[in-house]
Amino acid sequence: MKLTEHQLKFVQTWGILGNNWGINKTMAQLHALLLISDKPLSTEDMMELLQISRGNTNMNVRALVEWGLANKEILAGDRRDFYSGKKDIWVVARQIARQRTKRELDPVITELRELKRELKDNKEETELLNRVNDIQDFAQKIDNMLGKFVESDENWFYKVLLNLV
Amino acid sequence: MKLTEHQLKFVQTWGILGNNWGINKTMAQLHALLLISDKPLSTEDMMELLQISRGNTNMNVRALVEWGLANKEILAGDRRDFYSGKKDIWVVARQIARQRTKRELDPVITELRELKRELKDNKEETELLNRVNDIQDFAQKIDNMLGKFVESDENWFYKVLLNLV
DNA sequence: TTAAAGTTTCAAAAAATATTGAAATAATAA
DNA sequence: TTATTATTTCAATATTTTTTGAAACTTTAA
Repeated sequence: MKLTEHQLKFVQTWGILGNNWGINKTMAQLHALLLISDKPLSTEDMMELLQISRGNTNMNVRALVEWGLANKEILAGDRRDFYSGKKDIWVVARQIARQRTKRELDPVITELRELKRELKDNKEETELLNRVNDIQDFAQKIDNMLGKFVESDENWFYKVLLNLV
Repeated sequence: MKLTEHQLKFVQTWGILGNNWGINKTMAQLHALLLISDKPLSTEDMMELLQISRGNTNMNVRALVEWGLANKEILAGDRRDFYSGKKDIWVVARQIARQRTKRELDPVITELRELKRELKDNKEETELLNRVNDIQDFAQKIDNMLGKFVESDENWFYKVLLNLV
């Protein structure tokens, strides 16, 4: 099993993009692999194609499943686990938005809310309060927008996007 | 010069958020510091407040200026450089979107375009071509949307956002 | 059962990234 | 000028993150 020159290029490009956006290289490359494979892949397949260790493959492919970007598949008469990728790029984008919002944005919003509460009694630190208010307002809007995106079906968001661009 | 408990909390929270979104901890914390300071800060001030080295401070504060998130200021009668932060959170978000699009999204779009061109002559690798098409289409839309955001003044995007959420 | 095949875990090693600090460079007051 | 103060650079160091690989665990065919 071996990747064509073009497949390799795709996997690498996707790896770089993922890496820039908070997903580690292996996870992004595994995802790329599953995106362009027309059949589910075994751990062995993925190890061979990406030249990575078993542990690394296992950990990252399970992260993909946890993020909702891949599915575990059981093939009749085969005792290995196989994995397939979610192919619809809108579904993929929604899942990523969901995970990152939950993990990275929501905790910050909570912290800011708490900080604001603490600042309420305080007549000094005006600049801080102003900034916290601005950011809270902004973060809440982004969070709401991502929420809408996450809950939307493809067409809804697509339409809004088309109006935007 | 010393941060209050609340200011410290803000700086740390912003540091974590920035860190998750592709900005290193020092750069994000310096940014937080400039956001909540009502007067420009010198290198010395920032070193002391964040307990970091001169080199680190210099490199990261200059990165902030390069990203358009801070301004260098010359104060009459003082031979040190001072720095102030852009306070408007919409301006900040726009600048970050601009930089990251240019650095991270645009190169990927270029790569995909090239890959697609190479694949055109190729009747095999259908799955790959489909995926490249989907992603290209999606990435282009995101890129356009970010472009609109970057070029917009605050009110334009704000209004659209309000319609969205 | 039990042995073979597959999966998971995680401490140690490697790789990537960020930070320090001191020397080189630049800017300005005297 | 020249001395003083400030800024920049970057090799060395520290820290963080990722990856390996082998042992422990699980599943299933015989």
